Amino acid sequence: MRSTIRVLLVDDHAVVREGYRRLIEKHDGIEVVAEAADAASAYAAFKASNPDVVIVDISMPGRGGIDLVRQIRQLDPHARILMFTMHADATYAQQTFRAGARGYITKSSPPDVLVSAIRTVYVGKTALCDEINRIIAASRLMDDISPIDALTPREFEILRMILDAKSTDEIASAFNLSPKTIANHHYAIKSKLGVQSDIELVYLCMKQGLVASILASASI
Amino acid sequence: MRSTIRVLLVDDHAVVREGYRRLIEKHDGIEVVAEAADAASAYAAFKASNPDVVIVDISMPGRGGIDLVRQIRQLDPHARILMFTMHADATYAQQTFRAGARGYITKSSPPDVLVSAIRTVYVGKTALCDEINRIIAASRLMDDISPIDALTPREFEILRMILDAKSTDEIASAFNLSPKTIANHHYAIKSKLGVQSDIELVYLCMKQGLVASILASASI
DNA sequence: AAGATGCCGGGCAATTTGCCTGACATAAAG
DNA sequence: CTTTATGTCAGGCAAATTGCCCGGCATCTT
Repeated sequence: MRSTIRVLLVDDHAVVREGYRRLIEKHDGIEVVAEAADAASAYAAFKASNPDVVIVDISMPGRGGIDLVRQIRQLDPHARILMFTMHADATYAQQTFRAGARGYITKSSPPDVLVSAIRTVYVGKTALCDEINRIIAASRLMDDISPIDALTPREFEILRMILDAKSTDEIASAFNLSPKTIANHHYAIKSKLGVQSDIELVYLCMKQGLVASILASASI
Repeated sequence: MRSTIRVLLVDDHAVVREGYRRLIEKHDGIEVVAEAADAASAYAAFKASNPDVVIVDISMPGRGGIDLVRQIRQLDPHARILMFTMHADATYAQQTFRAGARGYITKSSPPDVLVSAIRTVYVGKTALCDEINRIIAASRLMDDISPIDALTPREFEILRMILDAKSTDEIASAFNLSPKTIANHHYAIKSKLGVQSDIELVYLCMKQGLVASILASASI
């Protein structure tokens, strides 16, 4: 008799969590044992319920999903985490894996893909959906190595908040860090990407396809 | 005996549609009669099933959800359409209502809000969630015409150079002016447009169609 | 003639940037 | 098991920029 895969769901939209749950519970052998709407409570829920697989959305208020992955992996290096997101983007996928996730599935994938990805991640293998496979392959062909890939995970998270037009202080309190640290990261990001101003930074990230999604979700 | 409210769901993510459906079907008197993943099939589904209320997500591939609203209203001026989206943005909401929708609810709202919004729209009233109410109230303070029109010609020229990622000194020597003057203009521009940072400035001008050329060169 | 408005820039305090430094932790390499 | 490299955090400090004040011109309007 096979044991049940115990899943923790992390997404800030209650409706979407309902969707995950419904899909997952249609299948035998997988069970949702906890839900969380933000990084902090997700971390607590992980410690409390110790799930086999964690499903995380990237776009969350405060510290994003990628940072949550790092946090959880720091607590438990064997945690199996599956990123489930709307961003069909090679850069996001790369950052996700660098942070320690084991899978990356877009929300536009057929529902069954999520379920099989859970099983894949559960047995310790990596899960990628077709869409991302194609995009990664395409960017490999074009030898399109973006300097953004040189950013560390922390820098990437901070870059996202910068592009979201957050102030240094807002970012600092979101991460519980000194504003000076954020300013230093900001400087490091601009250096690594070889830009002089924030405006150039925006354009670069736009060309890299990073801002398109942020623009859509930013309340400007 | 009250008749059942027949609903059409439009969202490109299958998982999210499942979420809507689950939520809605928990309640008596509302029934999901059709689903669609894109604007074209949503239009067909509307004609085929003639629902009482249509629930639409803004973010869809191809023509977005707002255009779908316009299309459906053109076919049936009495169609009751409820926008359900992740964008907490006054501009989006405004465009939605201008297109003929009767409600605008963000996905971060509590699940029950969606259900009661369906009933509200069904009886012909308008439905807005708290989040949007707050944002609209805030944006009413500045209001109306494109704030860029309030710029003086000089300010506009300087704005264009700023958006071209020129430095203060570059602009100054291009115009044979003191860098301080440019800095002062820069400040006046940001004040008039009501933005805090250069990044917000870029986004605002992008929305106003000022940065179109840069967008076009970006392969997004 | 008298405002109103646009353009130009100085002044100055407050903040931010650029670039350095070192501390600490972990990971990789020897 | 040291050594080295890398990532994260943050202080320091000079230089630059920003935010907001001001006044001086030139128009244009009434």
